[in-house]
Amino acid sequence: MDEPKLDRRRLDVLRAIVEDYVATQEPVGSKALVERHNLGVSPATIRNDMALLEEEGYIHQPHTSAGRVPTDKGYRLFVDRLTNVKPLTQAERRAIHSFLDEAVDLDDVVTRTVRLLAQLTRQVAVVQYPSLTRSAVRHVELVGLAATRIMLVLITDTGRVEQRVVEVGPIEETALAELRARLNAQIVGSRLAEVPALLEDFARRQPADGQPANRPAPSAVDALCAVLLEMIVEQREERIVFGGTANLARFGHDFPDTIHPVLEALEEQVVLLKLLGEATAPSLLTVRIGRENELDQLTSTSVVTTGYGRGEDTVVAQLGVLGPTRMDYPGTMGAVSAVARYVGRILEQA
Amino acid sequence: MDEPKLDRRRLDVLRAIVEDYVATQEPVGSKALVERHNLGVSPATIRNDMALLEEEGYIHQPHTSAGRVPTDKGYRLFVDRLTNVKPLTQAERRAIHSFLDEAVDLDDVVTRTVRLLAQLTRQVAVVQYPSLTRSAVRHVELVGLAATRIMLVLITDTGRVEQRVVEVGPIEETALAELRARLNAQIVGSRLAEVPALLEDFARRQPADGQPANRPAPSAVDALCAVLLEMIVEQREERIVFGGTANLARFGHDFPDTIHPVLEALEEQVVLLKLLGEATAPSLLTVRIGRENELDQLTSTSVVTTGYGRGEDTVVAQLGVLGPTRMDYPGTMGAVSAVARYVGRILEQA
DNA sequence: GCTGGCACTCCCGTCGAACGAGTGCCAACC
DNA sequence: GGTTGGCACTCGTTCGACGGGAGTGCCAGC
Repeated sequence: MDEPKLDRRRLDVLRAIVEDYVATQEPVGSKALVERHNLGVSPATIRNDMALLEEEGYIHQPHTSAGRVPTDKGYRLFVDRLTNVKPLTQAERRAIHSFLDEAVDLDDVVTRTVRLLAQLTRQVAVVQYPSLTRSAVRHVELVGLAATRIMLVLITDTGRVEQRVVEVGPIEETALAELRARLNAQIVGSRLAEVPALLEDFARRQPADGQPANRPAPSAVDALCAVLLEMIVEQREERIVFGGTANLARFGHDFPDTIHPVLEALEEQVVLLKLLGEATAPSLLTVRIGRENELDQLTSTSVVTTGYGRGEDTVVAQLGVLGPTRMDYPGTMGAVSAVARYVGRILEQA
Repeated sequence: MDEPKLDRRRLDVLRAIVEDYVATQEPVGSKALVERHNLGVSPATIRNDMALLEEEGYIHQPHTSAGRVPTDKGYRLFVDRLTNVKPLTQAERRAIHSFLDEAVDLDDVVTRTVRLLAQLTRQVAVVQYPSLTRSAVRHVELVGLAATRIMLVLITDTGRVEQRVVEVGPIEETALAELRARLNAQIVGSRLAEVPALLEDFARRQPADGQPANRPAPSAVDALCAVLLEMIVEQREERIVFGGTANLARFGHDFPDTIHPVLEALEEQVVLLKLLGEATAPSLLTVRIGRENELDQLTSTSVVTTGYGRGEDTVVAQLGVLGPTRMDYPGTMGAVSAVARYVGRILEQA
């Protein structure tokens, strides 16, 4: 499991290299290392260690006679074994609380979370809306807009609201009320994933009993169910928003080549989805470093994500940040995880 | 009114300079001009004209022995007098229609519009959500979530849906229905700007008549009205979304200095609001060039905006694009105006 | 196994020369 | 008077040479 060749001091050297490189953005040499960290040995010794670290693929030399730069593998080891998530300062904590507490609805929570994350980490923030499929139905509302048109509003327990206008045959207000009541009785409280089955059931049982005056036409019910289904299925493609792109411009002057593809990638929902990846509990951070990302456009960036949800256990969506591989991992990880936890608590209250 | 010193040929020269510079992004010299446009005179003549144009402030020479570059004033003249909005190609038109026709709800319309504009103009697109204040109430829905909690949903005729959860005293389902009906009767169809007055009226008339069993408590009504008011007032700060930032990266390699402030500006709602400025009819384009923008961060960009709304006359919001001053004005203006018109038509149908 | 010394590599900034695009001006031309 | 060709001039850009400096690898000694 362990690479036996890396004894304690060598790991310290790697950690020091990562820290210095992240701080200065410049290749770090042996002399600078011993000056800034008290490693208790001479530069020459460090050089030997560095040669070994390079041989093992943890660091890399842009050219002879330059300092060393961590490789993706080096960052990986750093993240896995050489550091811990850095807890936020009291001030940062307070900032999160006061900023998110002011949110008035789900949209607002998401928007604020993006801004908060971007500001806290000084990187690009990515937040997924609570997934429709993973949440449950809180209420379905039918609103008669005109004689033959009704608006269908779906409200989930995460506060998400989706609406759609449906053209149906003529329908009485009383029939509408009756339908609303029955529909809600059938599906409220269910997870969205279960709704399709329930709806089918609902539509099937429909024409069975007779009391025609007070009842909507079967065709209308069918139309409604169809649209409701469509909403759930179509919206399964989740909405994701991002912000803080200005922070991209702070990174290296190795510019257009690296920033352009990233911006392009961010604008594609599909890419964002892949970026956030599979669900993980709020306490579990996923860190994907450089080429660990499947997307070519993002091979020089790292992505730190985690799940969030109502409380600690039910995960409804993901959030995280994206930055250059040379990012402050401990700080970023601390911020992401703290924000995720607090957003979860906010959702719980709502 | 006219600058008499600028005869026909000089204007042609200016137009040619703008066109070439936009195409090549490089200062354009006299020789290149006569080669690419058949002006019928020699380079020497053009040089004289250019000297004059420079004297008048329409063009500018980065340094002796470089070609000329249009100034903001030059672009202004170009936009005002030397060009017409370029109509879209048939293919572009079709693209707009098919892309926007697929939108399922307001969110979708806006998102799609942003992407469409960004793609069409290859610049940054900015779209404002239909303003709440300028639209009218289509329906208010009250949904009982629990014994003491109701969800208030406001639906406007532009398809916008806002919802908020309100904590009220215990309230019966029948009382809720009664309140819903009365509230809708009072405010449906009114413009949002008028709603505050109507609500005050509504709340005042409230306790007057008695039929207590079936009626919600006055305190509950007050709470509801307060929240409704808040929604309207708070949401008066309009939502604006943008996209296509990747296109920023295509512009000059005079980079970080120019792209960073722009990205920063875009992330501030306040700035975006200023950017879109006051309402204009869909047929009227606003073009703000370089320093004509009030914002320091945007003095090297141009902004092309227009209003859009249900049909041609009622403007509900603005949309437009932002790019470098060296943009293809005729093409951009054509795209912006075509998209605005079509979005208006979509809203009309919805 | 650590250390100091030393030769070596290679990046980077500076300098100067050659180059070339583009100009402004002027005298000549129509 | 407007237009033109010619010409000297300016100035940014490119290229190669050069020196300084940071950093390394290696080796001999402790």
